[in-house]
Amino acid sequence: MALRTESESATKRVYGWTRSRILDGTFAGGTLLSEGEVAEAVRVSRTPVRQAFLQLEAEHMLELYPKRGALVVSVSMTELREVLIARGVIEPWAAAAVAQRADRSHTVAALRELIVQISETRADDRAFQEADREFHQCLLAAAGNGLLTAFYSSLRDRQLRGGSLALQNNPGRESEIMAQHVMIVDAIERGDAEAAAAAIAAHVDATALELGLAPLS
Amino acid sequence: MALRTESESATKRVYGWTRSRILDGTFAGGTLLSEGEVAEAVRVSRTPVRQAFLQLEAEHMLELYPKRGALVVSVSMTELREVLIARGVIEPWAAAAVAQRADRSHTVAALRELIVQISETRADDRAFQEADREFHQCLLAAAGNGLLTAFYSSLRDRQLRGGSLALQNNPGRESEIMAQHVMIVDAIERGDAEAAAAAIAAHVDATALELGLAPLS
DNA sequence: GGGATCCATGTTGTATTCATGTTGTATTCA
DNA sequence: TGAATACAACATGAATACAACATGGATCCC
Repeated sequence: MALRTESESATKRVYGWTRSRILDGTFAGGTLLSEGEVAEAVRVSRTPVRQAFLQLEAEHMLELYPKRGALVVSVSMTELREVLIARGVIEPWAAAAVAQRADRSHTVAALRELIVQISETRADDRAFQEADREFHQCLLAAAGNGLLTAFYSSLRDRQLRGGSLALQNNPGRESEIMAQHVMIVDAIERGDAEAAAAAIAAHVDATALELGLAPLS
Repeated sequence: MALRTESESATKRVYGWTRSRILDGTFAGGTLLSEGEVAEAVRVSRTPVRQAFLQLEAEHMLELYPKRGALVVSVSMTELREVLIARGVIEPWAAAAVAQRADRSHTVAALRELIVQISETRADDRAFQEADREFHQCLLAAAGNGLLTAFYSSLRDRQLRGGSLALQNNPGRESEIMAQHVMIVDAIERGDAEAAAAAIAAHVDATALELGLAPLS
């Protein structure tokens, strides 16, 4: 097997392959995967597959049962609620932090650009969610705390997995989101930390409502 | 669902062995480990070692350099500051959340018990930090969000690694911490969410100061 | 003497092999 | 007919083998 795969390691390839399939729902929660099965699909031996599985277990996407297989963990409504609560804790802080930065103009410009991009994806639900996530991720990154940014990213991963079940098609929702995003950015731009925090908290609350969750607090 | 096997797998053994040595400073930041080296020390083959290393990389305790080795990541002062900032975001929320729970009396009792336990470890710095951590972890757990609780635990891991360098011996510090803990629990007990949040925020600020960090906000 | 080169050594990345445990099924016996 | 058991198929866990690559130092050439 002297095929020259100079791009990525087999482990990373399997990791990405499996992870994307879990995130996009191809491997739904409750699916039982086996190493050999995935190894054959990706055309590698079981060794890198096992390594990828262990990483995915560390990210709570898989649960490994000895001699049994790897279970794709399903995100319960309870856990989805925890995601939204955690977002409700972190995002208002991030918005307030950015609003108090003297050099926030660049961030504001980037966020406005992302709002435009989001509006261009109205048609595709999937792309819309992706763009929305990028907006929030940009805000977190601007707040300047790598640990919280990384944690936020994992929260959105969970929301992505758990949200697909609960998502109902609400035609007016996109406009509402856009308006809320504008409010958030406006508050940040004028340096009103409290208003920015309140606006994004309301935004998260609305998302929770949209997902069919009970009010967060 | 599935029964846990009594004997630990070699992978978990290596994971725990390496992790504890990173946390207690035996493997200081900047140390370059090799799989074979650890494999020989724990008397297993390289396979479980590699798997353990991958998990530790996912937790940002190691950085794996292809064909080179595994570097024990050192926690910089910048990162230590991020830890304290993140704590300052999460802990006030947790205190406020617990203060608003109707069934908080059990938690209050547990926290008061932990305060007593902390006072009994004044002599041993190491045990003191452990006990302090348990106090805060208990508070987080009582807030009822597993995701934030797990994230908090990872924050304390980082603080443990980064804090040992910066820790200066301040004889009055223990009493100060105790008093702050009491203030937090008192506020929670009487259901004063705002006071509880403020008290724990001040507590975290004081910790940051103690670690030689610039004021958090 | 200085710089480029070659190779010895060490390390990881992956495959393969062996060992062990679990589950479902078929068979046998009461 | 029903239940207990033997067994085959399949899964993971770990060890070993081997290939690819990076590094450091000795060596060679100028």
